[in-house]
Amino acid sequence: MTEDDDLAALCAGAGRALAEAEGPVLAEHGLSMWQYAVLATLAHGSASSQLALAQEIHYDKTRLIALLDGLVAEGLVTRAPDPSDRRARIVRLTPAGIQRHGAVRDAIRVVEERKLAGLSPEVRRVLRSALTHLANTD
Amino acid sequence: MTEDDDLAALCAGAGRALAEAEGPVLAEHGLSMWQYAVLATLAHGSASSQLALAQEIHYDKTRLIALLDGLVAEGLVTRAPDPSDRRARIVRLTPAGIQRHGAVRDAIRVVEERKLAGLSPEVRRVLRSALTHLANTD
DNA sequence: GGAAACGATACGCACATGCGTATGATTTGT
DNA sequence: ACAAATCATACGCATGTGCGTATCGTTTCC
Repeated sequence: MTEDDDLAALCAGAGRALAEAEGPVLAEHGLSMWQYAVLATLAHGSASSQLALAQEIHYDKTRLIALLDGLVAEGLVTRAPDPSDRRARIVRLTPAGIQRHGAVRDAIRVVEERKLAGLSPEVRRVLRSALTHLANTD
Repeated sequence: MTEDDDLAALCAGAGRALAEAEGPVLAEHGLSMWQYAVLATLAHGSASSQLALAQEIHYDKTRLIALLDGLVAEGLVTRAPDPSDRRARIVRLTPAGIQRHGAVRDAIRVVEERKLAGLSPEVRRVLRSALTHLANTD
């Protein structure tokens, strides 16, 4: 796959390589890829309700419940009733969750740095920008 | 996910967006993503044996059999005994397979072109190059 | 020439995934 | 006030996926 495949194949290849590299790091910190996705999304602060959270990380909403249960059991997040809409629960990182996310994020950055070795800062910037464009274009 | 997520998340997002865009095109041509991956790999000529083919597209080798069965039934590929190793079967594109692959590849390029709209040729080149680097760096 | 490795194939298992559906509590529209 | 929509949650199902394992024919190595 060194050649001019379609972009989807290239993205899949790069994504798989990165996921494989990051997998052991996540495992060391006792998190699954999906659990980390939840922590990262919460840390960023964009999603509040569980439905929004599921959509943001593209995870099945019926399975998010068990995923959150696990994170709650580990004391990384809390599920509090939303005062303005008592149907909804607000999911929030606990201090422990913030700390755990920070540690894992840093460890992941080290791995990424290793994978990116040889690419100039300018290339990295273009890469991120182009990927973001692809992900958000209709 | 417009921000500085980890690269894996960015690749996943871009890959998913591309796959979603390409899905309908593949469906129109009566091919699944995996079937297209087989055709593309064979068209490129890199893999010959079924085991190598499975590894190249990262598909389960025990499921590749049924996948190939479908393609053979449609007359797109053939499974011929390898004269130099009678354990192995050489999988080859038929003329119909070559034609079908070409048609789908062209249709996919149109879709990619639409997704890439707004990115300069230079950016596209850097993107492909960087993704290839990521996919092939250990 | 016999043992070990190998390729294709088959089968089963555990698990993940996506989808539909249901229900209870709550909000919203009229 | 009543109907419809919404959110979290639960359950089940069909399918996809990876993994181990077995068999059969064939090749390789000693």
